[in-house]
Amino acid sequence: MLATVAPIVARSRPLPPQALQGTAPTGTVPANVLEPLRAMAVTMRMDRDAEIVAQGDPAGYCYLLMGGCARTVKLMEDGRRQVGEFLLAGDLFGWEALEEHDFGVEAVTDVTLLRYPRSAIEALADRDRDFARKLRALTAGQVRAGRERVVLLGRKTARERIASFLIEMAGRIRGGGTMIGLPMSRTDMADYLGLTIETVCRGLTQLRTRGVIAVERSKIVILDRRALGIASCEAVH
Amino acid sequence: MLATVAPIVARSRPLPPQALQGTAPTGTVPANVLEPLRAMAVTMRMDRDAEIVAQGDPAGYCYLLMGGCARTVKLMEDGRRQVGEFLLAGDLFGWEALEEHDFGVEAVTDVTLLRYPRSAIEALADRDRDFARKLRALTAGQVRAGRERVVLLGRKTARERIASFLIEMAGRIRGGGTMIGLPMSRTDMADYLGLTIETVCRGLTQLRTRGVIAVERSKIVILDRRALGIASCEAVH
DNA sequence: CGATTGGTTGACCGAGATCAATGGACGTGG
DNA sequence: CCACGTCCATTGATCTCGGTCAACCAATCG
Repeated sequence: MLATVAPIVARSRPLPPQALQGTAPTGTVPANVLEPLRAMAVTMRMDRDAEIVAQGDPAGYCYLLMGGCARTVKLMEDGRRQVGEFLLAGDLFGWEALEEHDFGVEAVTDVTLLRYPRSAIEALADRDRDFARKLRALTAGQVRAGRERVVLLGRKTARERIASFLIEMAGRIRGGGTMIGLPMSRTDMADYLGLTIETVCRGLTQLRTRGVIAVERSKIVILDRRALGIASCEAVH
Repeated sequence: MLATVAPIVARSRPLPPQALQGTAPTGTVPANVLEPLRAMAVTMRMDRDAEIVAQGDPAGYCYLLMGGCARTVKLMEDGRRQVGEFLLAGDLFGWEALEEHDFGVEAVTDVTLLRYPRSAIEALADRDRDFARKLRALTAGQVRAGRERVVLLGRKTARERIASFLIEMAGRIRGGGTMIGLPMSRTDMADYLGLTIETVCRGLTQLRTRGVIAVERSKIVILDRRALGIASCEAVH
């Protein structure tokens, strides 16, 4: 319900093009695919931990992340939490909703995003063949990513999940070399990987003591990419 | 590679319309959405346990299940197996592939399916607005189902997974009332739920001794739908 | 500087995996 | 028609990975 925070800034216009960089595999919008809808978009800036979409919100809009990081979350009534995915710049969320958003979206860092009416996306897909094609490619990628996550959560051990996560993030966070600045907390990582925070810590520690990575708070350096790949069961891919 | 079995029968034509019934949530093709492509389709009949698509096969075709049940599987090199989804009549597989199919597909029972060139699907989506719309709805459903699976595998207990599975199958297998004729083995169930076969057995036994279900080999009767919902954490939906 | 928050480590416990045996349904051949 | 073998489901015994509970530490913030 966009309650506490959520200052909607203004109709969009400029915004530097490099804001669309970053990420890769998930639901990344190739370039300025949504450019034709710029006029329909509302730019939003949200503070860290703000709720962008509440689980169960009527699904009138979808969201394109321009900068920062967000998480999609499902909360079970007994408090168990599952992070569905992390959204980075260029990622689109919510166009596939039915009546309501089945996951909430929360800002992991301060974020900038564009909000589009879902109906506009659908209408554009109807009249713009090229856009429709890109949208199909986009969701096909989401389906594939979802399957990969099913394997991770269904069959991989805690260590393998953590190693896989680091590899995924190293690929998505463009920012030079082997250093990854993880935007999310250990709790978020744990809820993404179906683990507890303690297990995530221990897994990172183990990788560190084995010389595979260096850890300093949220900065992680991959020292031995090959070993990390082995630890993640990379051959599965 | 369609190696051992896989007798491709003939160009398609008739086939009773009720063959398209069944299932509901996943990637079900609403009705005869692919009807315009009938001429491009090849009908295949495969025996139980035949490999329809091998993991890693070049992704030239996609498949519409007409009858029977199939499973999508990912095999890790150390033998761990994950079933991605069960396909029932009306379910479409493979149009979202990239270069290769990242999951294999195997027949759970004897199956009948139609094979379409992926390029034909793409071309039809390009020229037929209505089909494109249905294809989007279809994949949106797949994305949502994938997320539900992530919650199941990431946060639910063994008992909850099993109860959720029974509810899912009760909804998908149209066949009158509360009796479910599960087409798949306990092993398949376990690999779908990220469990072992023993845990699946014990979970079913527990539900049985509590009077929630009756079990007789692959026939399962839901005696107390409400209790089953509670056991599955249904409120999450 | 305390106080709060998030990360790390240790001790212990339990859900589910592993190992092993048994049972029941079905198919084949005598 | 029955004996036997195979396959699969079920149940029991034990082990282990990861969860739980708890303490501690380091960074950030008033």
